Amino acid sequence: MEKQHLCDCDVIHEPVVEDTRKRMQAEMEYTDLAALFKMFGDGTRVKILHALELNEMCVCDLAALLGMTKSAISHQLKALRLSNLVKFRRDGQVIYYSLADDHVKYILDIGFDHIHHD
Amino acid sequence: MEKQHLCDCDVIHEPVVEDTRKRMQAEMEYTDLAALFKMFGDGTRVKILHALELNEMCVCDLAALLGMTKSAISHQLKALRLSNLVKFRRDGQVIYYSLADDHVKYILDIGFDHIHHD
DNA sequence: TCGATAGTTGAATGATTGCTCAATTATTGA
DNA sequence: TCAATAATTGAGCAATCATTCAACTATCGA
Repeated sequence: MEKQHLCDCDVIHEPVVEDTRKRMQAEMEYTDLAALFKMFGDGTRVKILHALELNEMCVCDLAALLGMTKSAISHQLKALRLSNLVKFRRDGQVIYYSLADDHVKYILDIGFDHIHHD
Repeated sequence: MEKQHLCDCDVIHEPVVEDTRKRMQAEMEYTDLAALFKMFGDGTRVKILHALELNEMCVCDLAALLGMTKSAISHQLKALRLSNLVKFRRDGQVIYYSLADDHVKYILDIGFDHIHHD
């Protein structure tokens, strides 16, 4: 008879599980980590990020580059802004977006490394 | 009157857009990159990956560690397997999972770096 | 050969998410 | 002050996704 409720098993290797539990991070660390990687986990956003690594651009530029509406781009830029992955400066009506810091580039680079080396 | 259809704008900086377009990767690269990061973009999966960085473990161990059902863990392990992020070995009834390679660890590490340095 | 346990699988469901559409804000130039 | 353009916003919708549940396969020991 299975409990099929939360943990439904006899733990097989309790010492290993306990060792792992002690060395793992707090719950919030994984929430934050997942939220970070989630931003890179969408084709549109990852294209925006890579494009902004190459050149500072406005919403119109990105929309033209990716063949999407300004609205769609703007929604994604908002998500990237809230995650502190892009920064922007206003010059008149135009808002120029660029990567928030080099860390974003490092993450993209290590991702490209992985998919090419596999 | 807006067209609001594919690209709905006068491109403001055509030379920049063209330069960016030339230097960007093929569509598939971004699809693959997004698929990779998507695996890290879920709390359960990122916990599994970090746990497996610390110790090789079976489905039961992971279920006990994370307080989830074997089924839920198994579904996520399948996704991680299909993405070549984890490998496994069978010993009798027990299947031991571990990280596929050090690249996975590097990606986790750079992610932790980012959320701590911000 | 059979019972017990580890693990997988597929359908179903509720939650999340990316884009569209229409309306709105912000800024500039006339 | 007003028309035009850049950008943002929120509601709505279709697609994706994480988990549950129940049934199934695989392996071992007796």
